[in-house]
Amino acid sequence: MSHFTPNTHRTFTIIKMKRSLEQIEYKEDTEALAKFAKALGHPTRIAILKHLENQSCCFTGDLVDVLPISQSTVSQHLKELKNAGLIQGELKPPKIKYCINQENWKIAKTLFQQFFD
Amino acid sequence: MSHFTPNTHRTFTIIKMKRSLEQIEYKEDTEALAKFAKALGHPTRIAILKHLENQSCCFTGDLVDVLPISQSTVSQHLKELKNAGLIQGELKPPKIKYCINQENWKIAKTLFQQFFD
DNA sequence: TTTGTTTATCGCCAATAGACGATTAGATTA
DNA sequence: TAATCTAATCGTCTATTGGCGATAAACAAA
Repeated sequence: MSHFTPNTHRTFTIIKMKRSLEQIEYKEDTEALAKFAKALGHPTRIAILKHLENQSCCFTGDLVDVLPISQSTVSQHLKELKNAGLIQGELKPPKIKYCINQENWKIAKTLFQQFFD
Repeated sequence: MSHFTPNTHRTFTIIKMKRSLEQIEYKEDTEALAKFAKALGHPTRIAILKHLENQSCCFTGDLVDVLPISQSTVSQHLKELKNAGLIQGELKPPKIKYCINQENWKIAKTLFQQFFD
């Protein structure tokens, strides 16, 4: 798969984290919540998502302008958010428009709500 | 400070993450949310907090019995949750009773709620 | 075809995270 | 005092994270 094919319609799947030689297993909801939380566990990624919430969508370049880090680092954070299923990319050559993945956003929201009662 | 003095009345403070040689700065709420999320970003820690929510409180040993990992690893995860301000320990010699830190729990809950709209 | 624009990937590095067994250290009890 | 119980810390190891500059790749336009 080319790096220029940003999984526009990728669906969210739970891939258990590697933690030890013998896999340690937890309930699916626990894994899912931890995965979302991990993706949110960096200020840059929070900032990206807040920006996407405001603008509804934006290009990578916009984020690079706003954030105090390099283009390659922004790209890495976008990749992590994409892998976690929280955002999705839409090809608008030569740019890529990133948006919140509403479907998974709802799932994450629900998981956090349930978790905090 | 002894390892047996588990910061029973420790209050939650934001300590910015080290990320680069030149510090990268974000808004305080962004940092705080990322810090909470990072603490939640591991299934073991989610499991611990869920257990504490059910039992309201419990001893380290109870968690060691329930979780598929060693005592030392459990202790490390407890330390991280304590540093993030999500739990607190109460001395019940020779045991330590851990509970949710309700004050900071509310703060975290609010931050996540606001974040998800 | 070549050039320009945009963004992902690569390679590198330092720091952090996560696991474990072994040890240490409070506190209680014998 | 000595033995016991509990839980934190230490030391070690491997894997992951997060940063950067440089490069490569996709596409548009000249």
